[in-house]
Amino acid sequence: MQFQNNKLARKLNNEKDYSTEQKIKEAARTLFTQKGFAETKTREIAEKSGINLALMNYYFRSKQKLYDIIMEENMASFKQGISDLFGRTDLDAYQKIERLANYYIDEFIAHRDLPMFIVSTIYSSTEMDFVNNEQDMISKSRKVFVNQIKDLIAQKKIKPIHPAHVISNLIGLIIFPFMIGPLLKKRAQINEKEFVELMMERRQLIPVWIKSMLEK
Amino acid sequence: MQFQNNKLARKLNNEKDYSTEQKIKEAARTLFTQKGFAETKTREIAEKSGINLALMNYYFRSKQKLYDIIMEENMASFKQGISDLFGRTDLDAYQKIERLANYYIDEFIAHRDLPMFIVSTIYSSTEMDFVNNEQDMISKSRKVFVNQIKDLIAQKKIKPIHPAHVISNLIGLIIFPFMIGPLLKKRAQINEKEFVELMMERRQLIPVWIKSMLEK
DNA sequence: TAATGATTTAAACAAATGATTAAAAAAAAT
DNA sequence: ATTTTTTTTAATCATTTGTTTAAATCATTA
Repeated sequence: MQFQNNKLARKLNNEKDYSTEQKIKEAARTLFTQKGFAETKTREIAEKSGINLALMNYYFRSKQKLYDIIMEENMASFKQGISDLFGRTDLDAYQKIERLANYYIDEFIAHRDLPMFIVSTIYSSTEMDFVNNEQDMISKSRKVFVNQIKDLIAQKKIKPIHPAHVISNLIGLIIFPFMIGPLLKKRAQINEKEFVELMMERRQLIPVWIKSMLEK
Repeated sequence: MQFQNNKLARKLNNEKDYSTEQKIKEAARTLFTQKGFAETKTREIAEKSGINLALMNYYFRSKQKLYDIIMEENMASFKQGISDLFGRTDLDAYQKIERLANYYIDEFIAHRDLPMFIVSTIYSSTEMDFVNNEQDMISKSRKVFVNQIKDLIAQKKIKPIHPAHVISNLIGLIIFPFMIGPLLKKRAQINEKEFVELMMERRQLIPVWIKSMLEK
């Protein structure tokens, strides 16, 4: 890839690199997350990013490679967030829940189609990287959190409950409203501004809800 | 469609009508719900239902029409369920929550890919029939339920809360675990049997959780 | 300025895919 | 038994779509 020299040069010269490469990726990210892999056509990506069809392949070799890169980036930030937080030992379970709600609700307000993308990726992952890998970071940090829950149960501070319920409920309460956003807007007559306000409200509410679910 | 006479005859003769038409629809339903419209190929449907490619078009005119029919059926049962229940005036809000959890968890255990299908349909619906239609059944019955919530708030029996939260939480708690089923199974080392047990547990738990979220 | 390398384009190719056709086989009706 | 209708098939068509090629333009450097 000879062009990298040039790219590197630009980077070093600190030019704002809103390059063609970036434009393609941005357009592709939007389309892929909105419509999935198969439904997104290469010509669509080209049109949306205002470039020629062949350029996409010049930069990314193929549609599949482009998709992989984007998905990898999307997932990386998502995974990192959870992993970093859940793995910490200086925070108790409630503090983690609180931070998780805050972090991801902000994240999802900013990137509105991430939720659907993440969930459908998880859903359709059979042998996928995201779910595999026994000894990866996220598995380890997950265990730290689960043990904190188990401890609370052992200390009779909360009701006995399968940790899978806690995690399902927590992630579900955070992510699900974004997935039925269109429905809320039409059905419940909520406009964009109100929707964001409701989501901001949830940053506070979710920890409280989880708490009242867990405690006796 | 001349074959309808024949079909009708069979129906009247009470023959079990596991016809080609049905086989195509079943195969298509599975594929469409699992992989979406674009990713499902007509030849795949044909192969899975053990019929010739041309038959699909003979019965359903086009892939799109077949998809529409299946989606319509999927949605109809989903909508009907909510509509019937929420609209009732002889049940209070809590009773409705209880029945909703029971009804749909059973439904989703039986049809495992319905949740993802429903949610992605809602998500990608802009001008869609599902969300449109001001004076339809589901809108009316939704209002009955929302008013019951508002009444409880007015009577100070529950904390003030936006009804959209209640509905998001309720539907989310029911439907979301099915969407991250694959994740739970791999991550939390839960096998199929345990997964179903957990979901059955939720039939009881969700109403309790909602209650403890709402009450002061 | 000339030359070299990077970027972009228009055009074309090949495979995949949705749909159709014409004819054969099976079933039903006469 | 014969005819008609329904069902099924193999082959083919036409379009879409991912990818490649070869050439043109632009930028950088010697």
